[in-house]
Amino acid sequence: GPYYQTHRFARYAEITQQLLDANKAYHCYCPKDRLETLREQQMQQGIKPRYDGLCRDRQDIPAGIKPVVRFRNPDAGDVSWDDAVRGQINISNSELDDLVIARPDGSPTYNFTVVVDDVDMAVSLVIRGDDHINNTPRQINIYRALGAEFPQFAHVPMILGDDGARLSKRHGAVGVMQYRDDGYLPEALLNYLVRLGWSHGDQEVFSRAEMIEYFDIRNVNRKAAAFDSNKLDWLNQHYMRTMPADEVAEHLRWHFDHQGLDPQQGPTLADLVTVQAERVKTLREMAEVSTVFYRDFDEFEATAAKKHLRLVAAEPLQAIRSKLLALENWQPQPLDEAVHETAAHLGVNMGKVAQPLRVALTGSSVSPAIDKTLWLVGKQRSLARIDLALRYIEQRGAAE
RNA sequence: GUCCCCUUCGUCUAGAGGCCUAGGACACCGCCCUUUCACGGCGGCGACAGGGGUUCGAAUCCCCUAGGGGACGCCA
Repeated sequence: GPYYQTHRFARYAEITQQLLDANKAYHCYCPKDRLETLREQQMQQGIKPRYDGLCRDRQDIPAGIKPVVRFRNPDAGDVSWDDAVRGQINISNSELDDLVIARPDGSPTYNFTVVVDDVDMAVSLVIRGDDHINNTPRQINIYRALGAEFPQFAHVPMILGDDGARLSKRHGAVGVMQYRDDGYLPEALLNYLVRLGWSHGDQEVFSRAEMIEYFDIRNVNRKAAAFDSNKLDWLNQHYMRTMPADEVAEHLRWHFDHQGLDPQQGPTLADLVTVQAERVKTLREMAEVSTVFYRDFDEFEATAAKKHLRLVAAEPLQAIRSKLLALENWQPQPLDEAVHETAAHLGVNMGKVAQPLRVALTGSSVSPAIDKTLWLVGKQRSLARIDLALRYIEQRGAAE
């Protein structure tokens, strides 16, 4: 593979001819407008619209009309199969009609091609959406006409959107790659999807090996399930936190590239992951909130600066600056001690030191724990940014 | 209109006649931890669609009703 149906037209034509020769299919010359009127009449009479078989045993051949080929569906009896998720399903042939298998130009139709393909390729299990349940008896009749065994069928329920509305490839559903773009790990999406309509007791988190070991199509639920992006977020964060950081970092790298961020201009992505994973829901978000570690920011956030970069903050900032300047080992542990010692030395609580420092380092009042923030910003950049903040405080003081 | 299918907390689900005063997870709310934001811990809110049967006993079996979805193409 991949196999293209458009490349197999000769094969479909061959089978169509075979059915024609065996009188299991026939040419139909009914014009479309006749079929439409027929449908309307039947609807009005309160019966299910279906082709009435006018051309079934037609002897005359109308001139100038290119016919379609219809499959001669059995008139009597039931079609039944043991669906792997639905169980026993029976449908009466009286509900079915003679479906078109080839158009006037010879091109085959869906319900016919899938059967030919699956027979040729010895497909043993067909898993598809339950909107195909009604197609199944028609297809089974074709398998039989072809003298082939039909495969096991499994009709899985549709997936609904967050809003409960149907999700499908034809109604604006997102492609899988959208989830990569949005910052979801493959592990999270897979885990989320496997639990939709299926469960293994109370277990929520599954490794791929566990999915393979435990999953059984026969345990899939029959009810359509709504896609819950909150739960996907939760799983995504779970995997960002529990997978090896360098593995997560590789996925994060894609987002850095995508957002035009240079990973070389700051801490290693693995280090970044270890501190940011528990703070964000997606990799995209992680890249977004981490720009401050890779590139300088333009200005302090107004409310944060107003609250924390005041005159009283000058002394703590100067104190922590000299402490940091002398610090050799730029690691979270000693950094944490440095901040604590500074606060203790000044006789103020942690917040008086940490908050101005946080704003100085990131321009914002929200960031990882102060030791981690210092660690990620790095020594040179930290000192420079503290200087910037001190100058800002000075200017502001002068203005007032 | 006709036929087919579905129905447990807001959402994903456990449940295959007594283990159910219906369990778990996400979300939500509260408290604790933390002078940022998160994470974490503890607790709370919250469902068997309705009605009839069957049974000593029903979320589990049967019937009816209601609601929802799908199909009825010379689309896939």
